[in-house]
Amino acid sequence: MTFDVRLLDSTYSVNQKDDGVSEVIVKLFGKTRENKSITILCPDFKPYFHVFEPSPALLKAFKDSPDVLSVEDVTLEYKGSQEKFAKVSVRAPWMVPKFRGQYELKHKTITLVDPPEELVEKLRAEPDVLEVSVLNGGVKVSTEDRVYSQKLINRYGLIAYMDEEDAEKFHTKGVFFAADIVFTNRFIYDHDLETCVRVSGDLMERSNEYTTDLLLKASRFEKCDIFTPKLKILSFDIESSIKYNNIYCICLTVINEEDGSRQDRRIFSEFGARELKISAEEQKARDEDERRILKEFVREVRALDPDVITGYNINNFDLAVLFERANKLFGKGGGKPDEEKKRQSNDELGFGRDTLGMSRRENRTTGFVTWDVKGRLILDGWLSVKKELRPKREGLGYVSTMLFNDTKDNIDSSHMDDEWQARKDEVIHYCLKDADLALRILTHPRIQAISKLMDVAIPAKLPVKEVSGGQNRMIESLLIRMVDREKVAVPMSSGEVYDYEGGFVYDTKPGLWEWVIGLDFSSMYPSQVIKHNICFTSFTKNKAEAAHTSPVGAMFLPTEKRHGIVPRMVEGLLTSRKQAKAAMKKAKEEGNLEQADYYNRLQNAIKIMANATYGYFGTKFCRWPYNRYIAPSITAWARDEIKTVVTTLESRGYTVIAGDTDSVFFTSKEHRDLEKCKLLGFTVQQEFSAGNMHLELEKVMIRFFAHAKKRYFGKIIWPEESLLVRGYEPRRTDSFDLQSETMTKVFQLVLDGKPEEAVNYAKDTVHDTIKGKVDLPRLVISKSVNEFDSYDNPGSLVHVNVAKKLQEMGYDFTPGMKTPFIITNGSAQPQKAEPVIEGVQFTARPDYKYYAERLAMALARITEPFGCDERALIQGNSQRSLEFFCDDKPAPKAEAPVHGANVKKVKQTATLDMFM
DNA sequence: CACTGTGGCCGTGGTC
DNA sequence: GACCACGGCCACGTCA
Repeated sequence: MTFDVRLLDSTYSVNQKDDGVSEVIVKLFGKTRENKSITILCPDFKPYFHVFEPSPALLKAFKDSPDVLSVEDVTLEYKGSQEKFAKVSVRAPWMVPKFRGQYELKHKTITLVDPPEELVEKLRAEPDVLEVSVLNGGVKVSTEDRVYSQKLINRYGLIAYMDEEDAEKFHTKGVFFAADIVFTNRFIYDHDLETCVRVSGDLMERSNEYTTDLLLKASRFEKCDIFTPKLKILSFDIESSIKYNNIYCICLTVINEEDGSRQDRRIFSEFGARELKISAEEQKARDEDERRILKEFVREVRALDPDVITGYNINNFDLAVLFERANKLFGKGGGKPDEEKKRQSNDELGFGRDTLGMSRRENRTTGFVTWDVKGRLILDGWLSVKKELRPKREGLGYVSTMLFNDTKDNIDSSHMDDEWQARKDEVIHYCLKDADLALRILTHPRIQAISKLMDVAIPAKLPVKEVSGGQNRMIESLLIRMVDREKVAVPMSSGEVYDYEGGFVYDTKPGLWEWVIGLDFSSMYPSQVIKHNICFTSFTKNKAEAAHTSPVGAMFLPTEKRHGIVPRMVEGLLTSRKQAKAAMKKAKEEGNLEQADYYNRLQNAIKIMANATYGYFGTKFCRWPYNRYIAPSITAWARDEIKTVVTTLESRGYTVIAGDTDSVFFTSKEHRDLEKCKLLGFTVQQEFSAGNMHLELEKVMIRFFAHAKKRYFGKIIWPEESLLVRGYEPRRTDSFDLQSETMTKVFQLVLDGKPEEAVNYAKDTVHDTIKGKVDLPRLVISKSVNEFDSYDNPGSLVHVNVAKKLQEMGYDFTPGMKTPFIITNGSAQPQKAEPVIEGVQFTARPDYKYYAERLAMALARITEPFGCDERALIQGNSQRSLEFFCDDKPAPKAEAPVHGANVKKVKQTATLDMFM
């Protein structure tokens, strides 16, 4: 049988065969073109890794181990040279980290005791040796990395000259390569599988082990074209007692995209609210009932067999509740009950597509928790809506109202025990409603969390679950395939951290400007990679060979000599993006909007990958040991590129107003209408576009205002009329609506050439605020609150105090979620505020003086050039300058003498007390 | 085992 | 009042 499959997830198992030999089986989960769920079993693939020039002792250790299947000699390129490696294949994936722990060479500096003088001379002559230092009898040899240390040890038998302790560090040790690639990914790379694949094999009898419609034993993989199957999405919500932790009910709702059908399940306790003192007998009966609830949940999910599991804030709440209750009521299953283990699982929660339980993983540094069941994607509606829409508030009720004008039922979640006792049916309805809202959020046209993951999986060539785990996996998926094919070694990350310089930001010329031309380089960083052949395979230390020397001193070979893998990969991405864009255009012309939308999302996904390539080379996770040269060279060349444009324009008498990383905004005295600006813009575009660098005229603005770097707004009149705002409060999620709305209005008035009206509007709004003439919702401020103990001084932060208060009131606190509040005393230290809770009347009095001052402070940054500073906004008197627009220099300030360029602005604080 | 980057503004609390 | 550090969020073409 042959099926076209869209891959969703992968895992493996190690089975004992009848003859006692263990068998490794890779399992792929996916959805067929006919929308059937499928499990694909792939036997006969073995884990392996590479070791650089292993010593005879290490080779013997490998060959003698019963866990090693084979050791082969291979030649791979490393830092531009062909080197000898051993390819070691082992019986099971978990043995790879075991061997690493036992045999990995961790040190690179070699200390020799009384080596012969001639040996020292030979070492000094070695090109790979960085330094040889002699200190009281000992000789210290340092090299660039462990590979070169190993080489010296092998060549000169250096272990014989080490003391016992050092010999221990280097004897029977080796430098491991590619020993950290997840086994199932290794399978995918080696078979060059993509996110869609045609698989042939024997269809097997469905077993209880797997929940999918189909079970196939694979024998062959082939390429197939991309398709997007319809998925089954399950959303769930749990209501539980905050006091006693027991579960009252779990509600599920499932939608099958194939036919739009909908199924609901309500699983709930037979008991009423728990009370503080209960008999041992009742406790026992309640526990048994709750075990039933958990089992029923697992059974329902297995039977419904969804591809995606979602809910609102399930990562922090619902899945954690399931896990804790299962651990308590069934005991821990699956492996060691070790609290310290990074990955824990509970076998009773076997609602994945195989029989393994749900597992928990916690990021050590961020504390971020993720959950996993095999074969199904777990997506959190909260995280999706946060990422896609950046709403000012993040509660389920607020988001639902915003997206579909529907909201939560009215149940007081801070008193769930009372609610369960008083109105069980309403609680169950509320629970199901929440599950439904979460499902609608995930699939909302503005969010489309699943579609987006499916889209990025296409250029990344990975199962959908893989791409939700971070962008480095997508980069490595492409890179490792190319590197393997070309027999280049795949090192492991050193984890080294370092700082380097980023983009160039032009010191903005503040004020109001007319006829501003904006240009930017398309794909600046990827283009620099291509332009200068930046890659770990083309890096050189040989000046004579180098064709490109970056401003930070790194050298790269000419493409004729060695066309780097990274530039070829990036070129491939930019080319396929162009193709996707062309396909989008064609589809649009043919009126196929759905297909046009698909290609649009695809080209966007490719763009993200192209940009992420640069980011990958800037992290400590980057495998290739040139990360100290690659990312800094990319940004340095980019700085040069944009600075050249800026200085050239300035040398011609144009006024550059702003610029950031790859963009430049400038104006010219002689170009004061659209046609002239376009002509000039296109001339500049032409002049600075060469080779693969493309400077593009992006916009012409009739008016443009800025007061600082990354703070500007403008009225675009070409190519289409629109309002541009960057950095200011209307863009920020931690500003209050009154502030955002007032500023937007002021922006518009300024851009329409009506600064007097803008100033008057600003003043009126400030005055209304002082008098309290403003709706409460427009004063709500919302800020993210992290884990309390992550703060230096949590008690001094008003938003942290509000979150603590909410937690004390009995509401669930989620680290990272925004907490809404209204300031009731802005002059107290720390400030005082009251939380804003969905469905609860806000009764406290806002500190109107505080809001008026904050408003005036923000507005003054705009109105100041028009003769109205913060004090004037509040007091009502102002003088206006007659000349609003900047020409070559910023508009003179009307009130104060013109500040020199280096004179700091004097902050003026107005007193509001006279108005109170 | 996790896992993209740097530059920058500004409100706030704290110190001198 | 000046100055600093912290914290949150934003700009980088809609992700640089």
